[in-house]
Amino acid sequence: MTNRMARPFYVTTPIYYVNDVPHLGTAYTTIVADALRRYHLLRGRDARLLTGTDEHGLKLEREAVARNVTPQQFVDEMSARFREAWPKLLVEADDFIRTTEPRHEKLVKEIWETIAKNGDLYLGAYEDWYCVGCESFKTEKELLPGNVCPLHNKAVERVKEETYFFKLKDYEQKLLDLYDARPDFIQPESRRNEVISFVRGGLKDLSVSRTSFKWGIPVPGNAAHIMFVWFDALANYWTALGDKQSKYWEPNGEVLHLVGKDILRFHTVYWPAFLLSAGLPLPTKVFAHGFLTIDGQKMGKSLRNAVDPIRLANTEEVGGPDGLRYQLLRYVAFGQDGDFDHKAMIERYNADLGKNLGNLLSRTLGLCAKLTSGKIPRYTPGDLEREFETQAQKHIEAASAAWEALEPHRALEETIGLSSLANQYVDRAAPWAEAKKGNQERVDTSLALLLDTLRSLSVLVWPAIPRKADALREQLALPPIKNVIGTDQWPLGHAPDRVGTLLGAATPLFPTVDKDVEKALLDRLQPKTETNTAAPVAAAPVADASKWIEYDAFASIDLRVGLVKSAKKIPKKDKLLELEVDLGEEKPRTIIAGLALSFTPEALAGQRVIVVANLAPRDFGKGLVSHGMILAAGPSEKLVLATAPADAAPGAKLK
RNA sequence: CGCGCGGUGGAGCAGCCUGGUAGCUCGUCGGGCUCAUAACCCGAAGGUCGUAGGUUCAAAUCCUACCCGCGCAACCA
Repeated sequence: MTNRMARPFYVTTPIYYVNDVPHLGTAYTTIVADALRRYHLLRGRDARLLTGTDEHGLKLEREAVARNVTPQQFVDEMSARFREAWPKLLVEADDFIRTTEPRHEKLVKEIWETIAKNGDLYLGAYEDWYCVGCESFKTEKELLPGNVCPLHNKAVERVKEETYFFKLKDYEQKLLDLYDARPDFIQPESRRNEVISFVRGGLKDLSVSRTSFKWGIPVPGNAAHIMFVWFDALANYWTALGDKQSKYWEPNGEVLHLVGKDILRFHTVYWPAFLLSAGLPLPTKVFAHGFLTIDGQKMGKSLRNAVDPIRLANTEEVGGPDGLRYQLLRYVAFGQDGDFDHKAMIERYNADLGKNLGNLLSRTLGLCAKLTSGKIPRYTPGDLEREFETQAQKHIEAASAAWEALEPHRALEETIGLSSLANQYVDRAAPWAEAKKGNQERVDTSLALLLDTLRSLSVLVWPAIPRKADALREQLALPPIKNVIGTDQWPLGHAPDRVGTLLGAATPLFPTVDKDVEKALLDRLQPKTETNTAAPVAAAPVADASKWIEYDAFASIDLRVGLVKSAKKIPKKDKLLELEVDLGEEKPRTIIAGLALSFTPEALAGQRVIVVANLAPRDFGKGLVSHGMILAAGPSEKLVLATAPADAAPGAKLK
């Protein structure tokens, strides 16, 4: 253990793709990384946190064009949003890497050249079906019989693109050996098994360059090729260190990559293979955490934007940034999927931070003001105190073990457990009663112990809630936490006494939220979703003038009366129905419609509906292609069909 | 046979890898205290740990099968 403490600790978040903005998911990863960094700093380690942004690729190039700016302007602007977001969440990154920086590009090229020199790259051709309409490659199983693109109903072409391949196949066994030799390289265990079975299933050489776009790092010696974005991006963990590599990377430093479960494969298969090929040391561990839902709902794009972590961090009623960090760290089992629930957030804030820790501070300082002239009294422990100290030490040790094991939720459970223990102790020691009996030594002793426990707590909570931890310390007349490399500050016993020190002013650290405030907060913070919209078929506000379309745009929509000939459920798709609709054409069209929550197939047969007849075909996978859209109004479980009278002929055009 | 996740007292969740008194928050009921943020402390009720088998002296925990929810299947951590 002592050896390990002497090693630098290097923790990384993924670099975030700047096509999106910071949201609760990215905030979660980054907060965990920061909490770990802070924990290790407390233990006296040289802990370093890296985050950053991933800024290359076709998608960004197109996005920039669409906005009429250069790719560089676009990524500059987007990257800044991430860089500015993290401090607001009390995240202190030691470095922020951008893949468009020269320091990154230079070292990525070096890695590429080394890998090339070692014979693991070769020029080949990527060949597959290509749909000109989609401007993308299609795999066989995406195509309709006869090699027809389901979206454009056109035959696809066989296209070859020159590309560099990385000899990933050669690393199959080496990777399996690695997983075997280092069982905790991939965590949690279930993820490790997933990766092992993937690799056992066989690896194919990996295409690592593209010629179809420009926004990226050119391949050394062949500028027609741009590096595959993942090759470029993964290297950031290494390139960001620059001349500090020997200090922070293996074998001298402990390297921890925190990733979401969706990008596990890149980090545990491709990245180690690249490093092995380049003859570089591997990271120590890759930990995949789960995904969050919000109020039980999947975090889709709109919900992601509705729940802004910065806005939550600005909500001082529930603790501001500290409060948000606490919720995420304490109530999401790290490694598993979790839920962020607004109502529960308030409940937990009240229970843990307000009524438990906050109230402990408040009552302790209140007693000191009355019974010890607001000063730290002398400690003369008796049996009650000795028992308390034994119990307290168990919580403190369990908390540190949990942080070491990457279990912040348990670490904080133990931390709050210590606060609970102290609240119990107050009742047993009952200093107010001892005061009445004139037993000042007991009064002094119990308050001295409580003050010291609060001091320990201020350290224990610091990784999670640094700003509040320092505010707590201020009330205890203690300086803010300061990291000193080489000095372990974890509370390991009764503190040096500071008898006679005048305590700070007592102000509620975590004022509890009452029912009225709770309601106001929920109204303000909870995203408005379809389900809590009051009127089920309420009219959407008519678009404002700037959104009006010209008549031509409307005329281009071909609306027709369709007669539903038949309808059937689609296995495993409980929202969808497959309809055969007569539009007066040679044969009925197949239309896939999301009507199943509102209608049984029987109810639809024979209905005359309104169909968008010239909507581009849409592929639902498994050969299910929809050739049109049925008009209906309302939320998906309470739809009302747009219908036509019985004398309307199938195929009649609406205008 | 598409992939993944989950099914633990009224609600929401840990625990499962490293089998051995079922833990946390909220809620309910009763009591205590009065220092404190209408707070805190004590006690109680309430669980066949999805079902069925298996391994074991011992299974929520390991193995097998099944049932039931949910998410994903355009690079969303």
